[in-house]
Amino acid sequence: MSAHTPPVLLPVAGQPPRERADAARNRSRLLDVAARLVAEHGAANVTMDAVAAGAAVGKGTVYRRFGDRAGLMLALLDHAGRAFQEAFISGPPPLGPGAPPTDRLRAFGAGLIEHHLRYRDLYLAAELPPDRRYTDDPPRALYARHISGLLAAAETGGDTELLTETLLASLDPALLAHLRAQRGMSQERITAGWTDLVDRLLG
Amino acid sequence: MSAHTPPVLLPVAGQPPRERADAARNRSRLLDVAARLVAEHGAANVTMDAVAAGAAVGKGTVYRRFGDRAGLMLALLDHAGRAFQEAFISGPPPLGPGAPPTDRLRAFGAGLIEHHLRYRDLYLAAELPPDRRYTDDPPRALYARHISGLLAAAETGGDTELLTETLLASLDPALLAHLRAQRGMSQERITAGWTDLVDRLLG
DNA sequence: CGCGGATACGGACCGTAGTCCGGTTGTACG
DNA sequence: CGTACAACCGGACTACGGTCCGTATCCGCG
Repeated sequence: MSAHTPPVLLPVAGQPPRERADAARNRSRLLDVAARLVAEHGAANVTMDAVAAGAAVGKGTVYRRFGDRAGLMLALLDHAGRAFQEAFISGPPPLGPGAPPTDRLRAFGAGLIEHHLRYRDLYLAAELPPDRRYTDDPPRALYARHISGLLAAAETGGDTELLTETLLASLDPALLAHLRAQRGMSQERITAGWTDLVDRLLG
Repeated sequence: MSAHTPPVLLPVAGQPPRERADAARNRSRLLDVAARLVAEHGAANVTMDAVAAGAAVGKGTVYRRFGDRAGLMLALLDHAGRAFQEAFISGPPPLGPGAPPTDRLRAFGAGLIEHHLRYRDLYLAAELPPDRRYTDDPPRALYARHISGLLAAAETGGDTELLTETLLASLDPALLAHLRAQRGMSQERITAGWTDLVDRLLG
């Protein structure tokens, strides 16, 4: 060993070495183009080739940055999602901390219904294959922890983990889109249903 | 008009004219082959080409008979599903008629959990795209009517239609598969969760 | 039995998601 | 400034689902 150890050659595991400049440029170009194409043609009609071509970039680059089609759509949703996430983590009550857990849960569901319905076409296009749907979706994991925490705080009995999954399932984007579009239920009605559900389960 | 009207040239609408012999033969050949391939390689690894080739039939024939990949898988599930359907429609209580609605609902959920878990790989392979998932699945519609009827009979208040969807969502094959495989929950635990859910909602 | 039209057949064809790899470029370091 | 190597790039390629349409087959009727 020499007196001064050389700078990290194997970068600190877990701290990815920082994105190269060209890569970062391409990422944002791709996101811009994808957003534009989604706005123009609807999320369902946007192909990966079109995004690549629109950003004057090879297909491989799109996949290296975003993994797959769902990953790209999820990245598009990431920005919109952050606002909501901050709201229920650290925003004002009743969504944020400060209100009783039951009130927070009611507000959380209402907010997520709103969010999922607002971006429904993106969510439908972003849907992962069934075996990855519940594992490869960071926001979903966050929602689950949040609900789980509220349930624990509410000191309701029962299988908290399972109850969390059930509640989350009733806020699923595809289900909400169906209730709204095929069944013709208004967002108000759906939200009222959520409130009623929470009341019955925790009241 | 002559004395005796000629036989139906435009066949009675709604009564499809009966399947041609060769078509019927191909259907059953295709189902046999598909079942064998699923057993051998798992539903996820069965391609439509392989099924067609295995039945010594053109690809077009597969699609004409079953519409799409999901349709083929659903057809495979049809047989297994019928037993369960008859059981809750006209079988012995508590699953069938005769028991109080709440008991029937508990039994129905337990049965559907069992069924969905038993054939989970087929259900995952049979999953429809999000916009068709809740409309193009006859068994699901039947389940919904059944739950809805039980809720009505139980004279629980609230939005029955919405409550039905929520309950059905918690029995979704993909969700159950996740709870079982990724989360490691036993079928007993999941079933207990369903019972608890029903108790909280209707108790 | 023979005819005619509805029904079914097959497999070439298309579009899209996702993979692969030889060549290029950015960046840290001396 | 030069070098070396990891990271990145592009686009040809593969696999698969689904469509199309000219041809062959079945079957009711005379």
